[in-house]
Amino acid sequence: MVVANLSLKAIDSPVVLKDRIYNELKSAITSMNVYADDDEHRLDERQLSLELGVSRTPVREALCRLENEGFVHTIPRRGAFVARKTKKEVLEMITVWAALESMAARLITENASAEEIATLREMFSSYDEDGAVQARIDEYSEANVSFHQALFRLSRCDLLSKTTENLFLHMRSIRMRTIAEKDRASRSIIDHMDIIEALEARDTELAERLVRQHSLDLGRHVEECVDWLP
Amino acid sequence: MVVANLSLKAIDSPVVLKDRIYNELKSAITSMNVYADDDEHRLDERQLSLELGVSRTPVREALCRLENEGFVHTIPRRGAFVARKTKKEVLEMITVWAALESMAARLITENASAEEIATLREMFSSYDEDGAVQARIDEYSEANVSFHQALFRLSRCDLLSKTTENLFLHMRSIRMRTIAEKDRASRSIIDHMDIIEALEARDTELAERLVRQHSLDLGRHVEECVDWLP
DNA sequence: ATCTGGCATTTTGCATACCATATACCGACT
DNA sequence: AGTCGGTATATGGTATGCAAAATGCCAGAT
Repeated sequence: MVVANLSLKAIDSPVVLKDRIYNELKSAITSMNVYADDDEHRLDERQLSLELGVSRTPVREALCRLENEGFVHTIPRRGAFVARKTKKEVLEMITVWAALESMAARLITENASAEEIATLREMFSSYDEDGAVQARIDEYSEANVSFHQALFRLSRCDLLSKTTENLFLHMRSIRMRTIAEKDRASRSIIDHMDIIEALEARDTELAERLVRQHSLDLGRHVEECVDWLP
Repeated sequence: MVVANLSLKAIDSPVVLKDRIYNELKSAITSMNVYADDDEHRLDERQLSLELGVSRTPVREALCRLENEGFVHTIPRRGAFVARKTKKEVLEMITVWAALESMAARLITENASAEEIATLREMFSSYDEDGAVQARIDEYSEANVSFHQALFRLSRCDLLSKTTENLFLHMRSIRMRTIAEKDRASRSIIDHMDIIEALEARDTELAERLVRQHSLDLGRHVEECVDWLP
């Protein structure tokens, strides 16, 4: 008798309640327009537990995680609120982003295969003709996000990706209030193409600088143009 | 009648139990030698709550936070363990560190005052004479940590500091197992002086490169010399 | 009319009780 | 003797109960 060697992958993800609640709340918070109105959004433990049909305990644990990640702000004995970033905090997030993504670019020039880098170019292949970006600005916005996520993925540094993941989500909330700016979008795609070319040329220093500058430009734009953040 | 204008600072830190437990556990974990022996250290909720004289609830919330920060690893229905980093994870931490600290160096060249940069130099003033570093290696190790923390402080970017804070603590655990290596220490102080000179000269690109290289050198050293991590 | 002090209500923080599941032990069977 | 299955126990996940604290309201005083 031989033992059947069914290369199975171990399943140790008995998805527990608190994790599902965490995911549920996180997607709810990140998809809501946090900065739409001026009054802060309270997260009532009991109300949430009633709506979700569970007790307060797993809700509290989910809120605890969300607080650590900066999506929720809790005041002892006062309750939990959806966190609102100040302008300073947003600018700092962009600074950290610039640091992490420029490092990702370095790593790509050193480690990624030509095929992997080529996938970056493909992401924008449908925007070749003039005006395509402006015409499909919403769709381009998605491609834009995918591009940045791909940079981290190709860096093959999980911690870089993981550290940036929440920054992405925070920035998404900010973006929701920012009107799609067509001139910035066309500038953006030029930057992206320059970045891809630097990566293809394996020019580490140039790729790093371009990526950093692309982020810092966003920071400067926020600094100058966003006046609706405290 | 005039209202007494006693410039009081608001006290909104009703330090709650879970926070104190969190701090207690965190310092306990970061000060223990996690990698001393091979068996994993279990954190029994009930035992901890008994030792601390509290119930399980706040202990669980503290463990939840520590898990988010990577100090604790919990398996559903199995319990919590002190997290042990793999070699890959340590190298990735160093990579992220390099990214963040090199950005801090950039910011210092752009924003810090000459006086602030001078404080960096003072930190090493007592190690001027030859052999001082080797003679007082433990003391120098402290100065070393202070130097890196100071870089983040002078960057005036709170998020950079905050993001790095836990990386510091994780690396401390790693350092505990690493024997103080005298030759690396003397190399280290040379690097530090070069970094300070670049900051003083406001040479953004050089400062950034030196800081990054200093970290990546540590990474390469870990890659080559540390064989006791999975 | 405004301010102050106390009471009521609401809501969090902590404790405890209960339930589900994973592990371990032990006996029976092959 | 080794393996399989069942049961017991331990432990984490969830629910609930209780008390302290904070807010809001109302009455009374100035």
